[in-house]
Amino acid sequence: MTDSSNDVTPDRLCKADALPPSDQHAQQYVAVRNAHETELLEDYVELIAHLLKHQGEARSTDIAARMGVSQATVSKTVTRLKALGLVSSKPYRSLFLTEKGEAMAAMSHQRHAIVLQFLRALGVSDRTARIDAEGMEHHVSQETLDIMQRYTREQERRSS
Amino acid sequence: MTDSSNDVTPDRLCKADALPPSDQHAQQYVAVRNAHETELLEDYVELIAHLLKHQGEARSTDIAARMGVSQATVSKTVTRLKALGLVSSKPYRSLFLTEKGEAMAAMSHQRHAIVLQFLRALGVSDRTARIDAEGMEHHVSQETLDIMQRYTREQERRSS
DNA sequence: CCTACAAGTTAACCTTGGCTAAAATATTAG
DNA sequence: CTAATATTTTAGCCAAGGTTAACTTGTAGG
Ligand SMILES: [Mn+2]
Ligand SMILES: [Mn+2]
Ligand SMILES: [Mn+2]
Ligand SMILES: [Mn+2]
Repeated sequence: MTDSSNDVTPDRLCKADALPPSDQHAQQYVAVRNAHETELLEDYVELIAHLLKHQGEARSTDIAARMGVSQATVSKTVTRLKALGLVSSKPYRSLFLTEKGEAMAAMSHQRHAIVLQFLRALGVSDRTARIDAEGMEHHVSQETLDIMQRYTREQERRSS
Repeated sequence: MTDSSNDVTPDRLCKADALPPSDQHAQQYVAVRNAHETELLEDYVELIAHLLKHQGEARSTDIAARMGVSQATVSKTVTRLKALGLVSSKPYRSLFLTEKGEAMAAMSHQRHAIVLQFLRALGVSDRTARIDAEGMEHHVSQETLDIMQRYTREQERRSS
């Protein structure tokens, strides 16, 4: 027997804490695990694109310094990027992006920029915004990106 | 020998696109890698706390279903949680949180809730907000959390 | 009390993404 | 041109997190 007449408050208290149904909940974690799979690849191609554009070439040693990892780690990851058709290079030479790599870099960079600018527009300090954006960017859906972009533009309009 | 920190490029053109100095940039990635180390642990203890509170007990099989992984995976991760002093249990029995586990669960849950409510306040749909929050939560600094919370409260005040 | 079935564990395997140390290659100085 | 130095690659190691298959343990029905 369910008494629906006096569970108004309990329902509201519970509602906020309730988890979605099991299968929907599981899909949340699946989405996160999927994001983790491409996260590092995105950061690499984004960085390589930046180095190509601003330094003229993308060297492993620069990537290692920027990413805060050893050169051996870069070498191994680059092997994977090449296997995935995102990067091309000759042994012991600097790196280039394939068409596919450039496309991923462009997407990643744009998304990264939207998140970073949104955080700054919200009032987060530059340093913190950069740190948070570096991680958050890989978990922001298109729907949320659109809303962030609208907010940022609105904010910029107001302060001009 | 290439100077990685060369600033030959004109300031005006570069400014919006410029990366932070190499060591600061590296620290961004270090922060993300650190977050990744605790991410799964946080999700587990948060889920266990929820099950204990709302179901009375936390069974491996429920966790597996909610997380979308196999029971074997849960078993192995729980072994790690126990080794870290976050969870306690007897073989073949259901799970409990240690003091330390409860503390982590409380922090994680609060942070998760702040991010989720913020996304909803921004106008993101419930379904998307839940997915994004599941990943974003682990990469949001205290500074940003505070700002998100303020924004959400302001939004709630307006629409009441 | 036994027996089926549900739940939990273990073993063997895989990929990712880190590391250090050593080897190979490229570049630069003399 | 050669020797020193810088860069890149390779080999061998490790932990995290996932899988399937097989085994162990717990529990509920007849
Ligand atoms: Mn990025
Ligand atoms: Mn990133
Ligand atoms: Mn969470
Ligand atoms: Mn999460």
